[in-house]
Amino acid sequence: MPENSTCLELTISIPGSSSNSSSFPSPGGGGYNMMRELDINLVPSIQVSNNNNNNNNNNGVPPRKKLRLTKQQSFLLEESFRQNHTLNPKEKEALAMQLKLRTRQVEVWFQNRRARSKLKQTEMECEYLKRWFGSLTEQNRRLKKEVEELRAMKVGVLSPHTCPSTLTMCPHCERVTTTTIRDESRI
DNA sequence: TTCGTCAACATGGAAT
DNA sequence: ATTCCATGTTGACGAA
Repeated sequence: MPENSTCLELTISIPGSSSNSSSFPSPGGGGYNMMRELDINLVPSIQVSNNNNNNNNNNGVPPRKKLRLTKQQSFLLEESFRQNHTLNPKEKEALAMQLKLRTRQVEVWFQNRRARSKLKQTEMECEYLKRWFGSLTEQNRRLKKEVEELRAMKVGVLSPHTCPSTLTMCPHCERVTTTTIRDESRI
C-alpha cells in the first residue's frame, strides 16, 4: 500500500473538540480511542469527502494509520527547519497553510525534528568522547611505561658507590634527568 | 519476523 | 492559566 494521506482511513470530526490532543487520554502514548477528534492524517475537506466509504467495522475504533509526508512537504519542512529551528505562531500557521497540514502537525514535526537533531548531536559527541578516551588511555599507557623505564634507569644509576639521586625535569630541554645529591650540593 | 524510522501523543517544566 | 518546548513512549509502516 502506498504511504500517502489519500489512502488512509478516516474518522469523524467531532464539532467543538479542541486541537489539544491531551484532552483524549488513551492507553499508551499513542493516544488513540473513539473520542479522537480528527484524523491527523488528512486535511479536513478530504476527511469529509472520504468518510462515506469508511465502514468503521472496528467497534467504531478505526485502525491507527501513519501519515507519511510527501517529498515536497518534507523538503519544505526541512528547508524551514534549516532556516530556523523554531517557529513563531504566524510562521507555523503560514507553513501549515502552504503544506496543507494542520498547525499541530507542523508543530509536532518541528518538535520531533529538534529531538532528532539533538540526538544526532549527542551521538556525535559520544563518538568524539569515545575517541578521546581511547587516545587518553593510550597516552596513559605510554606514560606509565615511561615511568617504569625511568624507575629502572634510576635503579641502574644507583649503586653502593654512587650517591642517592633524584629525578628532575630539565627546564631547558624538558627531559627527565637523574640528579645525584652530590650534583645538587654543587648548585 | 525483526528492526529502524517517524508521526502522533503524554507529561512535566519553564516562561509569559 | 496558558502556551511552548524537551523528552519519553506508542504504534504504523517499510525494509531486510
